[in-house]
Amino acid sequence: MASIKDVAAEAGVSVATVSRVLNDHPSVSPDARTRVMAAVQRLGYRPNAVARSLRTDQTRTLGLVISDVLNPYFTELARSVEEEARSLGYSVIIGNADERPEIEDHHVRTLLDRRIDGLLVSPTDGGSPGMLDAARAGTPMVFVDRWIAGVDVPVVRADGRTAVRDLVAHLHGLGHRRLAIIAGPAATTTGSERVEAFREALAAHGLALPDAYIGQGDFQAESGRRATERFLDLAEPPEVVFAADNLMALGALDAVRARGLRVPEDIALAAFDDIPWFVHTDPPITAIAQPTGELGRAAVRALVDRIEGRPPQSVTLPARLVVRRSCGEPPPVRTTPVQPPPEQPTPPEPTPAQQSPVQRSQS
Amino acid sequence: MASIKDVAAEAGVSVATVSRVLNDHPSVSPDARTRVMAAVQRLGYRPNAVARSLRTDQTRTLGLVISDVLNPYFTELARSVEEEARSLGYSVIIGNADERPEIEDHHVRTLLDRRIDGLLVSPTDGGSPGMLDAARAGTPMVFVDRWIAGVDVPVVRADGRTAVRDLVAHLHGLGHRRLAIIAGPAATTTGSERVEAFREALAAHGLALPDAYIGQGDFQAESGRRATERFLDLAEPPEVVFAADNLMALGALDAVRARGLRVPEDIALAAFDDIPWFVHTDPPITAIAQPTGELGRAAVRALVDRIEGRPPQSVTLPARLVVRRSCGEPPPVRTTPVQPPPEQPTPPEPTPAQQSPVQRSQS
DNA sequence: CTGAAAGCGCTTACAG
DNA sequence: CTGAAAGCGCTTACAG
Repeated sequence: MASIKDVAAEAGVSVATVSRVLNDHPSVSPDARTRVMAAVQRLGYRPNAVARSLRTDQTRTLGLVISDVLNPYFTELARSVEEEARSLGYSVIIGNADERPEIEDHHVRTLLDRRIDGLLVSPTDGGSPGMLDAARAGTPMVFVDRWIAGVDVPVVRADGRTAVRDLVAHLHGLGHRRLAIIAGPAATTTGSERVEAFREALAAHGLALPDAYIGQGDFQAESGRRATERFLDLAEPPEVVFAADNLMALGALDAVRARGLRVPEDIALAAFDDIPWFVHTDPPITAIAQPTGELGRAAVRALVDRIEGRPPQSVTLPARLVVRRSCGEPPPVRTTPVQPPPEQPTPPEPTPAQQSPVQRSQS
Repeated sequence: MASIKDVAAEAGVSVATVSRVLNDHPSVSPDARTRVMAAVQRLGYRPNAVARSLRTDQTRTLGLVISDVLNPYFTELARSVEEEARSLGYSVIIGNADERPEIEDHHVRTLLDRRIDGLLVSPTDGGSPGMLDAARAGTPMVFVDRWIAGVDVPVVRADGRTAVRDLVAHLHGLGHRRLAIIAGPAATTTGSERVEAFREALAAHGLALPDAYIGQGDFQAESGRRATERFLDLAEPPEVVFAADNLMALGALDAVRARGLRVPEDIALAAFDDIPWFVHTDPPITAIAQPTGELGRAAVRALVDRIEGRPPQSVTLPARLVVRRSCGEPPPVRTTPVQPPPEQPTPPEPTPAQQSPVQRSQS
């Protein structure tokens, strides 16, 4: 592979001049520039990013450590992160922790060894030692979705409190009184927060959240299945199961189905994190949707601000309830046009008539 | 951040000795080793991978360029690739092309600039110029899932021919005679191959595949929706729609539903690529399942063989049909045990009694 | 505007 | 077994 020396020789200039041309340094004669460009062309030269990084001490690379790539929520997050990073001239290396702190640790260390310019983390259960060390050592870092209390790092996340309140109001309105939740790991903020929001919303309706109605999950499908089985074995099973993420909802659905029960007739189901498939499950699933793409983009902007010396900003965006049929609501009345209506973009701001936070699904 | 010089000073040895200790070079005295390890500990020293890469001309990093991360098939592929790579001591950088050759090109160039040791590619439509150049230039490369004809690169993929034949037999047995397919981009191998396999399988039953029954898709949901609408507008619409990937099946489902039609009563649906959600869609969807994890692992092994100087092997693994209810089959008879049966691992080899290639879904 | 030279943090023949 | 030194491919003050 051609190096900068080869280009210099080919163009009849020094490597310094080649470097200046490549980096758009102003003091280069037009003639030198032309010859260098031509040499670059002829040789198909591409600068060695490894050498450049060693010299400049920056890699223009961001690390993204997420808890589970197989979760569609994180996949979408990863995608928007990469897109925004690319538009700002950064690459991103994704590390998938699979909800396991040791693997999170492995990725954080590897990423740091590669001298990435900054780290975006959605910490697993409690966070791994290496990740905590990095934060303390002052590595440019931003938490997305989940965060660790007491660690001084900007956080970009969705606030589901209002949406959970809307969900509980919806459930209560449908006559449900025994509501259960499948929580994520208590040590993750999204694990505990969603339970707390749920508990508070219940309290507002005079309902309690007994311990037996709190299933302990780990954000994976299998744990949703087990928690649901336990609920169904109760002397007084809940009327509703609210899964704190979409994979545990999948597991819950498996469990309900394995018992030969029906949703929502025998038991209602709702989930945190909306995904395209929820429109087509049997029945369509009521879910709380996060502004995932915007979260990813805001996180990258905060991190790049931090890296480039601007003050980074924590961001909290609202999640919203999307009502479907899995909680017992009759299907929304709809006409069936022969031609589907043209795509209608969501209006940027709700008009007064649309202020209800409860948004009805299009489907 | 501490460098090797700091460690050397702290341990009272030369940087050469530190390097030898770090790389497990045999000729180091026990005493020197001990002092170096202690210094490393005290300083929290981690070798700079960028510097090491520049010096050794290897990054122990693999690039993976996939056509669409949001597609669960590719997400799973990416995950297994990363796992296998990690176990072999490599990191992987994922580039998401979003089915667009320009973006594929961007990622290939960026990855090459970073001097990754090898490239795993699932080429978009026809492949991008940069990717083709890299292949010709002798960059260690392996194609996964899709490949480009005439490019001398090992291919790791699933063969769906048998499964498609099983699918058509299944459909024919259910009485369907007008079968349509939503194809992927003709320039992708998976796009054209699946159509050809389908056509051949139909021919074996004396059925034709008229042009009007070939929808042109791009592996994205929206294209599945449009193709399905076109089918439904036909004077004689098909009885079955077979989508060449899971996202187009989602779109097809959207379209069918928007017309107020039912699956499978009004139209049957099947998909290439099985995903966990297909168990819970309304109705559960009959699909062709690829051995995705094994594909990812085999691809990494082939690439690492190539990188480390061993002869890489192309691998073709069979896909298999998973029958559910979306094509009109009555739900399989099942008892509903109060306790779910214990997890049963799939036997490694089919016994004679199980040789039927058609596998019935567990659900 | 240009080039010679130093140096980023490592590894590795080479000499001892 | 150990260290001094060269060199990987760049960038960038410094001198001219």
